[in-house]
Amino acid sequence: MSRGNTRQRIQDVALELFADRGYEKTSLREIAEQLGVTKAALYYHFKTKEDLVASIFDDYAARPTDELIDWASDQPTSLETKLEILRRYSECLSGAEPLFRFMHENQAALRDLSIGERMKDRVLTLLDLIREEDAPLTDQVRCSSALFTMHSTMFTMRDTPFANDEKRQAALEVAQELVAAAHHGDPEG
Amino acid sequence: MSRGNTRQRIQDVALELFADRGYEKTSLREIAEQLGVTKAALYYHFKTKEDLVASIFDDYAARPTDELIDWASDQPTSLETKLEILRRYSECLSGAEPLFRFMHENQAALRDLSIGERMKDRVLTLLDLIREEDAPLTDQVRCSSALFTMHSTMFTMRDTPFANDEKRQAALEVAQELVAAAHHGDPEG
DNA sequence: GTCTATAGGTCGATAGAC
DNA sequence: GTCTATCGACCTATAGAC
Repeated sequence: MSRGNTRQRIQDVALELFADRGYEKTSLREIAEQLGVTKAALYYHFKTKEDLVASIFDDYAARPTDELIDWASDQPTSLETKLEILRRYSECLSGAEPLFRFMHENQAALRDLSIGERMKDRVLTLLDLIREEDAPLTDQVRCSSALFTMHSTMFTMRDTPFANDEKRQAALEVAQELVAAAHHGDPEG
Repeated sequence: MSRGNTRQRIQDVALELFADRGYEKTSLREIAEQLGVTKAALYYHFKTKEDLVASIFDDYAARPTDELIDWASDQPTSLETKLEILRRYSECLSGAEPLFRFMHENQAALRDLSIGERMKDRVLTLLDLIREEDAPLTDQVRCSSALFTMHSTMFTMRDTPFANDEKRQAALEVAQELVAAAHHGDPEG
C-alpha cells in the first residue's frame, strides 16, 4: 500500500478530484479519504493545498510546455515552425488532458494562485511565437483562436461519436489552418 | 438609498464581485457589506446564493439568448442565416460581457448548479443551428471553434491596444469565416 | 425590508504521539 | 510517514425582533 510513491499517488487522486469537482469544492479531507489516509498525511508531502496543485502543474504541464518553448525559441519564425509548434503543443495537451481541462474550467479559482499566472505566461509566450507582432487585429484573433480551439475541443463535444485522437487531430488541423491564414494574410487566397 | 431597485442593485454588486473574485470565493457577507446591508437582507430578495446567481443569468444571458434561438428556429438553414446568428450572438455577448466572462471562468463552480446545465443547453442549441449534422469532424470543430472564439476573445487579449468593439468585430469576422468554411466544405476552395 | 444573533457545518492548517 | 485531536476562521442559512 504505502511505498515510496505516495507523493505521486496523492497528486493523481488530487488531480482526478480537482478536475471532476473543481478546485475549491475539493477538500483535502476528500483527497485523503480517497487515499485511505488522513489530511495530516498530506501535509507531510505538501506544505499547503496550493503547493499540491502547483506540483501537479509543474510535473504535467509546465515541464512539457517549457521544453516546447525552448525548442521553438531556436527555430526560424517560418510558417512551418509555427505549424510544428501547434503540432507539438497538441501533444502536450493530449499528454495531460485532465490537467488542462481542470485549468481551463477553474480559471477563476486559480487566478490568485501562482499557477494561474504561470500558465498564462506560457500561453502568451506561445502566442507570441505563432503570431506576427504588427499583424492586423483579425490575424491576431486567428492565432489566439487557434490555441483556444485546441484547448477547448478536448472538453467540448464530449458526447460526440468521435474518438479523442480524432478530435485532437481535427482541432490541430483547424488551428493550423487559422495560423496559416494569419501568416500570409487572407485565407480565401 | 433603499428604494424598489434593491433587487437589481444586489444583482449588480454580486455580478461584479463574482466576476472579479470568482463564485465560490465571493461570500454573501461581502456582497452585503459592499451594499451597506446585512446578509439577512439578501435572503429577503433571494432564497439562496444559487438563486441569486441564477437570477443574474436569467436576466442578462438566458433571455437574450433565447430570443436569438427563437428567431433562428424560424429561419431557413442557409449560410446567411448562420452568419446572422453569429452576428446577433456577438451582440448578446457584448451586452453582458462580465456575465459571460464570469461563466467562462467559473465553469467548474457552476457545473453542479442549474445555470451550468442551462447555459450549456443554449450553446449546444446554437451549435446545432450553425453546423451540419453529418458534416465531417473538421467542420464540426470549425463551428464550435467559431462560438468559442467569440466567447474567448473578449477575455483574452485584454492588454492589447485595441478597443473592445474592435476586438468583438474581429472575433465575429473570424467566427463567420470558420462557419463559412464549414458550410461549403473546404476553405481552401 | 432590514436588522441582530446564531445554528450548524466545513475548511485549511498545526501540534504532538507513535 | 501516518496518526488523533483540535484550533480558529469562515461559510450558508434561519429565527425572530423591529
